[in-house]
Amino acid sequence: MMAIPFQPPDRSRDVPVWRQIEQQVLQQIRSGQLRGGVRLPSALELARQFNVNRHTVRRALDALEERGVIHGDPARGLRVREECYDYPIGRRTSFSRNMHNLNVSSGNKVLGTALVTPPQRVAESLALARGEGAWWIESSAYAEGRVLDHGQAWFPARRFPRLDEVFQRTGSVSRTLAEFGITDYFRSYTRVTARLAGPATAGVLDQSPELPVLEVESLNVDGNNQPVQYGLTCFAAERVQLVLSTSER
Amino acid sequence: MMAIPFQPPDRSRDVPVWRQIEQQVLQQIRSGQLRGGVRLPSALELARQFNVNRHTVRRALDALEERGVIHGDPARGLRVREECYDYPIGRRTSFSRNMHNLNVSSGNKVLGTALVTPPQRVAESLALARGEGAWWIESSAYAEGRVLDHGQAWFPARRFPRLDEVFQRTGSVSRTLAEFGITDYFRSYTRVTARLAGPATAGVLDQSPELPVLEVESLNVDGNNQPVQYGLTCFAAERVQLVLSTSER
DNA sequence: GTTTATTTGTTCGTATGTATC
DNA sequence: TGATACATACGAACAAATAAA
Repeated sequence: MMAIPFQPPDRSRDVPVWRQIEQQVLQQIRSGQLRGGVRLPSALELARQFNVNRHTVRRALDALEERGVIHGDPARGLRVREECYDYPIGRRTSFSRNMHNLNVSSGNKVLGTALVTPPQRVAESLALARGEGAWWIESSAYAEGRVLDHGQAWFPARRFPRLDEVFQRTGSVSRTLAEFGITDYFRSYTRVTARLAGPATAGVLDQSPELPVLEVESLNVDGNNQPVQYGLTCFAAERVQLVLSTSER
Repeated sequence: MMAIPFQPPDRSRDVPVWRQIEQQVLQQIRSGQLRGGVRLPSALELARQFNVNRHTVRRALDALEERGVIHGDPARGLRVREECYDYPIGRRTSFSRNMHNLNVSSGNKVLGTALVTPPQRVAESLALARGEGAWWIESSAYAEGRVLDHGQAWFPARRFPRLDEVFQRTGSVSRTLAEFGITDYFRSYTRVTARLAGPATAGVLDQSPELPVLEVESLNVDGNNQPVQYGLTCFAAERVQLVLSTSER
């Protein structure tokens, strides 16, 4: 645990000691000195650093927890809460558009592509004939250096020849489909479940396998209601929050 | 009974053999190879396929039964439990309407009511003045004998006098609001996150604290866009799947 | 598997300064 | 002036949960 340069509160000031502590810790978090997920020193240790009673530091921590900035579990310590990215899901959900709206440094990395015969459930959703092929794209998305999701997507191979190359070049679903003449597409259905990450997903998402992920199954269709993409995306639940927009259509 | 391609567990790995078996069976179920209601091979047959002792297989099956994935009756064999309930979320989400659509034996149990000063986040969402009171209702919903969710809801107390009694009598949000003259209400926003259940939620949901829950934060407003209900609902992730309807409005 | 130590979160009690009636 | 209420800060102790030895 690196020492954090906290300053002893000024007791002559009018503002209460616990508020000064709250401000200092918040400052460290907001300035990026304390990043999301990082463990704070124990309440007792903080009390020593600030040279106050444990209760006084507790009061500050309570205020921060109330504001949703930190989170404490008995015996597990205090952690800075991962700031959640709001990930809107609506009729025209698009990751690159979402990330662009967030106005942060974001990216999309293609982990692999292949021409496969998809699992039954995928084939049904894409309305593929039995044994018909599909492009399979595995990717992960980043924002500010942190992995947000691990996605798999299937596209009908017959309709989109050499889609893998296009996707490698463009790095986005919307731009890829645009090159095939699909300027707009819509979300047909979205299913959300939660499960434990497990070793495989945890490795990609850089999180504990014992922590949950949000698994989103989705189907995008073109203007003629023809399925163009089946997606299965796992979001790191600590870092992403799904926001369902019901106004959009 | 079709033969299922189970692989013998890897004894050199760090993860226990029974967990590997649990994972393989779960994988088959999740991937759709084993659908809801299908009968599993007998424990003895599974032991032969995995080349392990019958007790090892039983340990894995016990774990799966604990998670509610499979269900065993003496002398009737093991069956894969019916898949998750689809819980639609849209502009006019209503639990009782959802459950009615499922056409199953369902219910809503009021666990407690109180007049409280809500947490900051709730107060802001409900547009309450500082220190203004709200009715707090804690409830849980059932279907076919299984707990599906654990919900908390807050209602502005000033606007809804003695709402607790009405809710106790009607047992539903929509019917309660109807008695106050609100015949229709809309979903303002919905946020979905996942977290581990923890001991408290696990107790109500009758699931393991180490398994995830889907936490849905929602705000309902009336026709004049005035907030009428703030909700925080935890769904047992193994038993419920959220379906986001984007067409409705 | 058991025990020990650590950490959070809670409930008492005490004292002090400040604003208000 | 006196009485009262309130917010702040400190002290001691305990329960529950977890991590480490």
